[in-house]
Amino acid sequence: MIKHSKQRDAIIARLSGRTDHPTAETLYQEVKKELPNISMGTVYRNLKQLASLDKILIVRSPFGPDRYDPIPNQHPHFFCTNCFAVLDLDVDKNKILATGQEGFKGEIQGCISSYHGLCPDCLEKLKIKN
Amino acid sequence: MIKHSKQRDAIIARLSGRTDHPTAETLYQEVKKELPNISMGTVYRNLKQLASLDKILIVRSPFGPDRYDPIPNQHPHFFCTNCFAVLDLDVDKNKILATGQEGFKGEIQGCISSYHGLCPDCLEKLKIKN
DNA sequence: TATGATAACAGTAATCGTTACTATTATCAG
DNA sequence: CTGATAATAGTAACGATTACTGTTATCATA
Ligand SMILES: [Mn+2]
Ligand SMILES: [Mn+2]
Ligand SMILES: [Zn+2]
Ligand SMILES: [Zn+2]
Repeated sequence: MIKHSKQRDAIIARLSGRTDHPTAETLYQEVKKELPNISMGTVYRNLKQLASLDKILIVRSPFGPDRYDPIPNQHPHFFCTNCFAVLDLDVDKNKILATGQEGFKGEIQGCISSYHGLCPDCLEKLKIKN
Repeated sequence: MIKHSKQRDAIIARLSGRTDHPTAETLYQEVKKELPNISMGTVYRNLKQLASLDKILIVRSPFGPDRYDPIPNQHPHFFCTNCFAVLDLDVDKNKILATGQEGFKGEIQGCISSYHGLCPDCLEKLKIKN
C-alpha cells in the first residue's frame, strides 16, 4: 500500500514538464531548497519507485550518471559530447524496433537507442568560431 | 610509446574470437589461471587502452557491468533479461543512424542501439515449459 | 478522533564497478 | 649495457547507487 509523502510530491513537481533530463543530484539540490533536510536516499528511492510504476523513465547515460525523464515511455535520446545535454529525438521508435527484429529468433521486448555528437547549440557555436 | 607486456597479450588472447561479450571480472578470472598474480587494475587498464586504440569495444550493459567485445566497431547488441547473455544483432546500423538524423539540427556522430528481451535459448526453454 | 500497522523518512554505512596512486619491475631505443 | 619510462601488482580512493536503522508520518479501521 502506497502512502502519500510531500518529499515524493516535491520530486515529481520538480521533474514534471522538464525536457532537460536532470540527474538525481540536480533534483536533490533543487528539492532541497523547498525541503531542506530531504536526503539523497529519499530522492533515489522515490525516483526508482516512480520508474517501477511507469510514472517516469530512467535514462542511462553513456557519459555519466543516470538522467531522469518525466516522459515514462521509452524513447530515443541524443547525448551531446560537448555540453553533455540530453535531448529528446523525434524518431519513430517502431522503425528501429522493426530493424532489430529482422532475422532474430528470440523475443525482442524493447530497444534503447541513443545517439551522440554535437547538439544544435554546440554545432552552431562551433560554426561561428570557424 | 607503447611497450609490450605479456599481461596485455594474455588479455587479448582470451578475448579475441569470442562472441559472448565477457565482463572484466570474467576475463580477469580466466587470465589469472595463466598469470596467477595479474591484478584487476591491469585488466581494466589494458582493456581501456585497447578500446582507445580501437582494438576492442566496450559494451555498456543496461543490466550490469561493462562487457568487452573483440569486434572494435560499434554494432547493436541484444541483452537477454533472463540469462543476461549479450548477443550480436545482425542489423543495418546505418539504417538506425539514418532514422535518428531525420529532422535533427545537430551533428550525429554515432549511435548505440541495444535491444532487450528473451534470447533464442531462453525463449525456446520457455516455450517447452508451456 | 484515537489507535495501531507500516510506508516513508533522514542519516549514515555499505556496495559495486571502476580508476588513481605508488613503489617496483620489465621493456626497449640508443 | 644502460638509462628512460611503460607497465606492473597491490592497494586506496572514487562516484553513483543501494541497504540499513531507528524515528516519523500517513492512513485504514474502530
Ligand atoms: Mn526524454
Ligand atoms: Mn558485439
Ligand atoms: Zn551541446
Ligand atoms: Zn537468455
